[in-house]
Amino acid sequence: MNPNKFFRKRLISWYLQNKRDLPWRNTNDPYMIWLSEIILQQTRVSQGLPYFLNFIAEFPTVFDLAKADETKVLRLWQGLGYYSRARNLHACARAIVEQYNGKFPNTYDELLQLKGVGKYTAAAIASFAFHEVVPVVDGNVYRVLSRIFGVFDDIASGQGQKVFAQLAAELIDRDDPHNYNQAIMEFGAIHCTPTAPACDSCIFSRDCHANKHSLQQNLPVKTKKVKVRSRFFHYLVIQFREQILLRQRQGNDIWKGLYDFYLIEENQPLDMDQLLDPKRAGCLKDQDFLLENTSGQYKHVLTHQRIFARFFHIKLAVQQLPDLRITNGDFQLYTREEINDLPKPILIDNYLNEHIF
DNA sequence: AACTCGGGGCA
DNA sequence: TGCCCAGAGTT
Repeated sequence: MNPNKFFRKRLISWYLQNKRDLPWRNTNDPYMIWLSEIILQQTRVSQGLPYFLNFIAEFPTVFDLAKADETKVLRLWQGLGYYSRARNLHACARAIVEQYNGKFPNTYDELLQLKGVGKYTAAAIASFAFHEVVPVVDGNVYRVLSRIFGVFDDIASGQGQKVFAQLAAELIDRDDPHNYNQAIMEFGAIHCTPTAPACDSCIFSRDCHANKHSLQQNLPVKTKKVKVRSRFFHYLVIQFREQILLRQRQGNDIWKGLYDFYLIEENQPLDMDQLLDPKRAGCLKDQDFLLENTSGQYKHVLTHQRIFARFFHIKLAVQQLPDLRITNGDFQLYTREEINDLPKPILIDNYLNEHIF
């Protein structure tokens, strides 16, 4: 048996005996498969699974998802991160309904045209739902292939990605692309894991280049280093009677589409006196207000940012909501019940739960 | 090619 | 802490 055939047969055999029972594996419905793949991008199964179940319960078909408001979709996505996935998911559902009559296209090339569907996801849907022979290449595949076959090309470079794509195309089982693709990802997810691969009980222990040379921790090779920047957020939590001012975030920044409070950002932490400076929220000085509470400093860590946030809970002691000038038309007053239904960054949700509700 | 987009879990 | 997770879109 040639090595490639040995590899794929051994891998599929392992998969059929060890695979987890996951809901998107018990269906051929491209809608369910697509939904699971979008959710699982850069997300562990354990984190994405409850979201998948909630989405399926709320939107059993692509028509239900297409009919929903984007705000509701984002609210259901809250806490999962990378919110453009949710916006693209919703836009894609509407495109499927309007341009494809509610039926997903059934080829890799067509799937690739959909919003939020890149090479990996197109290959996943095409192979899982339609058994097209296209290899998936995700983080698991990079790790498994680099270790077993001793591939030292940088997965962060375009050239390296081509090398892995080529190898994956040679290895895929042309008679069973579905199970092969599932198998190699499952193997990477639960056996050939990043920090502590189970090499002692591995079906490839005798053949694996990394195991033979103790290079598990060096593979895959990835040079790209993330630059983390620090940001200092000062949130004015402005309350008028029983309502609080919020706005929906826009533009090219984190949390687009989600709701937060009036934000003053600077490159250093400020106290309340500095926030009341004319060049910041000086107009508040003209109002009757009570600084109800100043929160401690929250440290919110993202992949590429460290956010240091402090919340200043301000109660307006006036009869009518004044023109604060800091609040343009984007801001509105919301009740506690309304706020509960709005999509919010976890940072905001945590603060609300700890200090307001 | 480089950059940006979340949040959680793990050693 | 640093790294990774069923990646994709933009510049």
